[in-house]
Amino acid sequence: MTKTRVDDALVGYDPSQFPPFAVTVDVVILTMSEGELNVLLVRRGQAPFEGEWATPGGFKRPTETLDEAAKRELTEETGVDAARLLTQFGAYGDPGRDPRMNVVTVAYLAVLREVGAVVAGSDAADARLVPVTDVLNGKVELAFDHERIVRDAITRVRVELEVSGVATAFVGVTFTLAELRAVYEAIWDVQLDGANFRRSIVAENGWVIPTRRRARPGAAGGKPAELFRAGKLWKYGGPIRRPQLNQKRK
Amino acid sequence: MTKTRVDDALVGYDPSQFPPFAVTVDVVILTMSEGELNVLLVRRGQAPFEGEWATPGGFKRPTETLDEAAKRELTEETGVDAARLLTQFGAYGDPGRDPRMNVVTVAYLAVLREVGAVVAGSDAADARLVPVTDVLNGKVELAFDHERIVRDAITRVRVELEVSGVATAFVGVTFTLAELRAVYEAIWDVQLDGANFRRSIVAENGWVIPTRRRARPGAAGGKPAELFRAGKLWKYGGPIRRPQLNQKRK
DNA sequence: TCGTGTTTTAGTCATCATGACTCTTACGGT
DNA sequence: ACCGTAAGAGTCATGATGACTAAAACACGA
Repeated sequence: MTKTRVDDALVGYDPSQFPPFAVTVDVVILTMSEGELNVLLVRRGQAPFEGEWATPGGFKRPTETLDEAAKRELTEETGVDAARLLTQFGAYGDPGRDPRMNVVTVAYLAVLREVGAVVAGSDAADARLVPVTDVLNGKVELAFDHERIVRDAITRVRVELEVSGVATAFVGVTFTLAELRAVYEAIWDVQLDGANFRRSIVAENGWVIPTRRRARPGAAGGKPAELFRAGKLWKYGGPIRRPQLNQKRK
Repeated sequence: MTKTRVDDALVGYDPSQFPPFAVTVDVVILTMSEGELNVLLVRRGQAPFEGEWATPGGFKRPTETLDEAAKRELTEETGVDAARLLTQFGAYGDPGRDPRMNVVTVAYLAVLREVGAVVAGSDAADARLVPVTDVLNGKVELAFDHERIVRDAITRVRVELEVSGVATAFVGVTFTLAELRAVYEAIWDVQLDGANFRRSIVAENGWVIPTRRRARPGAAGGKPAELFRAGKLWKYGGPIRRPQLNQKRK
């Protein structure tokens, strides 16, 4: 039995008497490109961390919500006004994470079908898509604590893929099951059997909607794949589960 | 193909030129009591929202991380220095959520085995455990946007129960499987078959460790239940899955 | 035009997890 | 001693899944 003592001193303080923080939002923009999971990064044009890569972000305005700030940043950075998935996944406030002052940032995950050509503005030295593997293995170093933020974003999207079935957010308006399967394989870093994948996906009624059309086969030939379009998103429990680690690889 | 424009203007601003926010942490402390899921609330002793119930919380200090702030608040409020689960689950920064100034709060979920007697301090008018159902159905109204925060915490613990198997954090050092099952049933609001529950739990090797001892049956009699103690926590995939909605109830 | 290789898609089979259920064991209470 | 109750072992049917085979439908080169 633990005695509980309520430290009331902290309940009624005047907030204006407390040390101020700057509050920012950072958006980890993920997209598929050439079969790989990529993250959109900008190269900083100013100190601190000048010349280093960072996730796009900016300051929250007092008149907007955190979600609105993230949505605004996403639009400003990419021109896209609505991602299929824009989810808050963490807040970061370690002392010294910004050398200038106390900054707490709220991180969002955005999933885009296609980012297209990335152009750098006047203040950012550069902007481009970077394979997430390059970030995870340290090949590309990020400013501030953005590597940790990106790492957490990957973890989040892996879970999100299973519980909400957000995979269709990565592909085009119409897509083949092979394209969709590539999303799962890239994000989960697994190999999925095409036949079993189709069985699971089609079994979930309403998640993908068959169109009458078929895709043209690639240069290697093959039977033309059926084209689908995205149906409803899941609230809980996606169409397929993440394979456990004990499965064999052929 | 979407043209991407990087709005560089936001990359290099001086943080000190931006409107200051107060940053707080709020801790949603959950515990089982009398077969119900309860949340620890304090009654505010000062304006705004004087006399209303709120989750315990306080201001983040510039010298500590967000996690440390949450841990400190938890200790100050309950005297417990380490919960089995202390997880950040959301940040809240809607304009006007605190009428005094701009406040962004980072919310944490804490799970305790036993809170014990709750005593109110000098500044808080009261402090007590409230069944979460009373919060969810609006029977108990909360200050600020704390109802939303508590609601999100419930959602989080429901998921956490499945993916990390955190159920043992709610029970004592040793426990019967009936007690553990009651945790799942209360949080998921489902009925689980005792025999099947045991089969699933024991099948996961190392999650619960049998002691040699047995519990005394309750007043109603019955076979004495085996006593277990908690084994390792899961990183991904708990011992049992949340039942789907299409299952039959008898 | 005719194979050959490739990809999609249908189908089979064994295995395993799970819900529903029955029955035995071991206690408290009368 | 008897009955009610709860724990826990065991059975059965079902459904999901991994592994695999085979047919269908295309591109391409010979």
